[in-house]
Amino acid sequence: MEKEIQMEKTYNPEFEQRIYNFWMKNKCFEAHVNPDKEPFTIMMPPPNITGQLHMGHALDQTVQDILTRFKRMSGYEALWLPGTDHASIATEVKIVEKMKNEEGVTKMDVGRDGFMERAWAWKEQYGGRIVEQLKRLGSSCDWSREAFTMDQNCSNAVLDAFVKYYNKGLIYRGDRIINWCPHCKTALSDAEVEYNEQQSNLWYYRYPVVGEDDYITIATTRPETMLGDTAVAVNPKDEKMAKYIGKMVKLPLTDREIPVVGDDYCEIGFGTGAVKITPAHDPNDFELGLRHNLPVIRVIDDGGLMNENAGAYQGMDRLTCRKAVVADLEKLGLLEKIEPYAHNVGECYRCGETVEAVVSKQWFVKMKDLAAPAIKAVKSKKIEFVPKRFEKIYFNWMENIKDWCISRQLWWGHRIPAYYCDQCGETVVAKSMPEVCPKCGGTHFHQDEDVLDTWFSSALWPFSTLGYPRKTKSLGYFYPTSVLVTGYDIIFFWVARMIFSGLEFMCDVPFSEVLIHGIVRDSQGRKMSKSLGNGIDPLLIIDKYGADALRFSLATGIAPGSDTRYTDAKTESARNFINKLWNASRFVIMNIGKDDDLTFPSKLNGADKWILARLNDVIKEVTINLNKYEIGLAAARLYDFTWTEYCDWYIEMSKPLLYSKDKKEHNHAVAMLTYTLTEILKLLHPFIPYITEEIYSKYAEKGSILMKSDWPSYNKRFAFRKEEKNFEGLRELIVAIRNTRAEMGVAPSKRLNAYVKATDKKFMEKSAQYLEKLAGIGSVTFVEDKSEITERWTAIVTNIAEVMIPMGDLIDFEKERERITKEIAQAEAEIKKAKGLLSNQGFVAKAPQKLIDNEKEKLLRAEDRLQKLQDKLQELA
RNA sequence: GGACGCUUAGCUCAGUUGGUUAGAGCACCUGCCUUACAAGCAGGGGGUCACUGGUUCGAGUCCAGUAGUGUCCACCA
Repeated sequence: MEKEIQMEKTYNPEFEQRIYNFWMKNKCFEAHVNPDKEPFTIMMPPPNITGQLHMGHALDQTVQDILTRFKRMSGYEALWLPGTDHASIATEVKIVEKMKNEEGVTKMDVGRDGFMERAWAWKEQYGGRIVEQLKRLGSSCDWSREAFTMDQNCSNAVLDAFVKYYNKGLIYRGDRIINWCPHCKTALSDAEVEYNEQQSNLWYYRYPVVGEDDYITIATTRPETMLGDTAVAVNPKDEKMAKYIGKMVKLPLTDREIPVVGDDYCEIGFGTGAVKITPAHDPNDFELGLRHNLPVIRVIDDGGLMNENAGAYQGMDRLTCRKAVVADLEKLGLLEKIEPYAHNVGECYRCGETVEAVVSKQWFVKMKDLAAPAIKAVKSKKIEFVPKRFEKIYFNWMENIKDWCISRQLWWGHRIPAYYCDQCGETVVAKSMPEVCPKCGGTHFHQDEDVLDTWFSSALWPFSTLGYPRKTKSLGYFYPTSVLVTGYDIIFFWVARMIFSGLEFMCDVPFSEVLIHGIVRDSQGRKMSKSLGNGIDPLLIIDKYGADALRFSLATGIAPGSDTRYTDAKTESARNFINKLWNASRFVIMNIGKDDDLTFPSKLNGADKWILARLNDVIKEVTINLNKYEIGLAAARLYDFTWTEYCDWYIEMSKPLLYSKDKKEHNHAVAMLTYTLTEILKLLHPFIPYITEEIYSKYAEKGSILMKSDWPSYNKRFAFRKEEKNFEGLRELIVAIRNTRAEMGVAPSKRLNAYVKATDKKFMEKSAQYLEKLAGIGSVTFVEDKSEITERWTAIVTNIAEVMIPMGDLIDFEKERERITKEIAQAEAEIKKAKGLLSNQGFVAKAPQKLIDNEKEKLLRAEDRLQKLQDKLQELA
C-alpha cells in the first residue's frame, strides 16, 4: 500500500458532500434498459419539491435508498421513480402566488405553461430546499434531471388518460353533491375532507301543516339550510307519521309550501320521526330528492354566503344566518327547544375551513368498473401489501367507493381538456382545442375552466414517468414496477388510484408490492405538523450528527407499518455506532503495513474460522431480511455483529498476531481483519452509504464500494460449526473470569496466575493467549488433575474448562463462597428444568429430535458443572 | 357505528412459520484514560411479556373474552 493514510481520531461527517459529488460525477445512480439484468423499480410518493423535507420524507427516502443500493449491489438494474410532479408542486402556494403577483397569471395549465421550469428556478429563493436536502441525505437519484423529463411526460399522459376515459364513458360531467371548501373555493374529493368533532346544538322547530292546526317537528344541526328545504320526509311504515304523507307543510321564513314524502331513509323512532330535506346541501337529501323528483334549491354560494334564494338572508355568512334563522323562528314561536350536541364536522384538509356540501356541476370518474379489477388484482396476489393487514383497509375503501370527483376550481393545475362550442354548446373532449364543431360546424370554442385533482396525474405516475403514452423501451423494461414505498396515510389518495389507473391504461398492475411504513412522530408521539410546530427539519439533524446517523436511526428499530418516534437520543446512538465503525476501521487501516498482502489467507486459525462462521450467518440473515423488507431487523443485526463480535471480540483476539514480530503473522491478521471489515462495509453500505464509501476508499485500490462491490453471499466453505462452538465457549469462559475479577474487586491491572483443566486441551492450549489478553491472566499452567495444584485455589467453571485461580490472588473468601452458592443454585435450576422436560412423555414423543438432544446435552453439562462447583465449595469450607 | 393496530425493563422500542436463560438503545450502579475508539472499555441491577381463560409436550408468539389506548373509515337528521 503506497498511499499515506490519515484518519481523524473522531468520526466527522464532513466528507459526505464530497462523496455525494463523487457518486454524481461517476453516474452511480443511473439505471439503463439492460437486457442482461433484471429490473427492480422502486417508486416513492411525491414530496413537495418547493417545500422542505420533513421527517416523513426522510423516512421514505431512507427506506427506498436502502432498497435501491441493496438491489444494485445484488445485481439488479435498480431504478427509482421519484414522484415529483406538478401535483405536488402545485400545492406550494408560495410559487403560485408569486406567479399571480409578479406575472399577473390567473389561469395556469401546469402541464403546458412551463410551470415546472419556473418553479424549479424559484425553488432556491422560496425556501425550496428539498433537492439540497435529498442530496445530503444520500438519496441515490438525480433529482433535478428526473423532474424535468417527467414533467413533459406527465402532461401528455394526463391528456391521453382523460380522453381515453371519456371515450369509454368512464368520465362524465354532472350535477352532484360535492364537498366544497368556501375558503379555497374549490371542490374536494371525499378523501380530502377531514372530520373533527365539534360542540354544536341540535335545534328543534316546527313546520306547520297547511290547512290544519297541526305541525311537524324536525331537528337539525344546520338550521340555515332550511331555507333550501324542498320537502319533509317521514317513514311510510311509521304509524305516527305516515298520515302526513302527501300533505303540504309551510316552510317558515319563506313563502314556500313543501310536500311531505314517505321514504325509508327516515328511521323510525330516531329523532322526531321527520327529516327536513335539503337536496342542494346534503348528499343523502340529494339522493332522496332524485327519488322523489324534488327541486334543488341552493342557498349557500361558493364563498359560503347566503345567495339570492335565501330571501332576506341574502349576503349573510352562513354562520351569521344560522343565528338569524334561529332567532326569527323563535319570534314566530316555532322553536321548540335547543339541545347541546357534539357531532363531526367536515373540514378542508388543506385550510381547515368547514366544508359545505353543495350541489354543483363537476367532472367525475365512474368508479364501479374501475374498482372491480383493482380489487381482483390484490385478491389474486398480483399486488401484495407489506404488511398484509393494509389490504383490508384497501378493500374496505375500494369496495365502498363512490365516483371520484376530479374537477377542481383552482387556477393552477392541469386544465380539463374539454372544449365547448361557442355556437351550440356542444362538448368536445380532445387533447387539443378542436377546429370545427362536429355538431354545428362552429369554429370557436372555449376550454373548461376547471383543473384536475392533483391525484389524477399522480395516479398515472408509474407509467407517465416512463414515457407513456409513447411505447418507450423504458416502459417495456421497467413497467410493472417492483415495489412502491409509502406511508399508510396515502393509500387512498395515491396507491389505490395508481392501481386502477395502471390496470386501465397499461392493462397491468403498476407494481407488485406495496411496502407500507408508519409515520414519524415527535418524541411525545404526536404527529408532526405545521400547526403544532413540532416538525423537525432533517437538515438540522444532518448538520449535527451527519446523514448516515440520521439514516441509521430511521432504519433501526422500525417495524413495517408501525409508527416510529423521532428522538435525538436514537440518532446519537446511531452516530456513536458510526464512530465505532470509524475507529475500528481506523485501527485496521493504520495497521496495514507497506508490504502487507491483503489477499485472503490460505490457512485460517480458530478465531478466523469463528468470525467467518458468524459473518456467514449475518450475511444470510441480513439478505433474507432485506428481501422481506425487514429493514429494522437487518440493521439491528448488523449493529450487533459489528460492535460486539467484530470490534469487541475479533479485533481484540487478533491483536496478539497483529503485534507479533513475525511478519507473516502480522500480515495474516491484517488480511483477515481487512477481509471481514470489507464484508461489513458492504453489508452496511445501504444503511450508511457515506461512511462506508469513505472508509473503503481509504484502503481499497479501486475506490467505490457502491460501484465495485457485489453484495456478500453466504459461503458454505465458511460454516465452521466446530470452531464456532469452541469460541463461543471460550468467550463464555473469559466473561466468567472477568465477572469473578469484578466481583472480587481485583484491580484491572492485576494479572492473575491460572491453572487450567480443559475438556479439549489442544484447543485450550492454543487459546491461552486469549485468556492472557482478554481476561487479565498472567500465566497459564495446564493441569491434568486438580491435585497437582499445591496452593489453595478457587475455580471458575464453564463447559470448556475449569480455571483455577490461587486464593492468594483473591481478596474475599466469603464473597467467593456466596458467588459459588449462587452458581450452584443456577445449575440446579437448569438441571431441574431439563429433567422435567425429558421426563415429560409428551415432549419426548412430539418435540423435534434436535431439541431433545439439545436438552440432553444441556443436562449433562449442567450436572458436570454442578459436581465441579460442589467440589469447589468443599475446598473453600 | 364499522374496521385495524397497540399494551414487553424507569423511558423509547425490537422480538420473522410456537422451541435454550425474553433482547437492544437510552437511563441507572461499580470499576477502568488498557498503545482504534471516554461518542469508549469491562462488569452489574432491572421484566408474572395488560388481565382472564383455552389449544399444545411447550405460548411474549396461536384462539376467545375483558380492560386501557391509538389510528383509519362511515356518519342518522
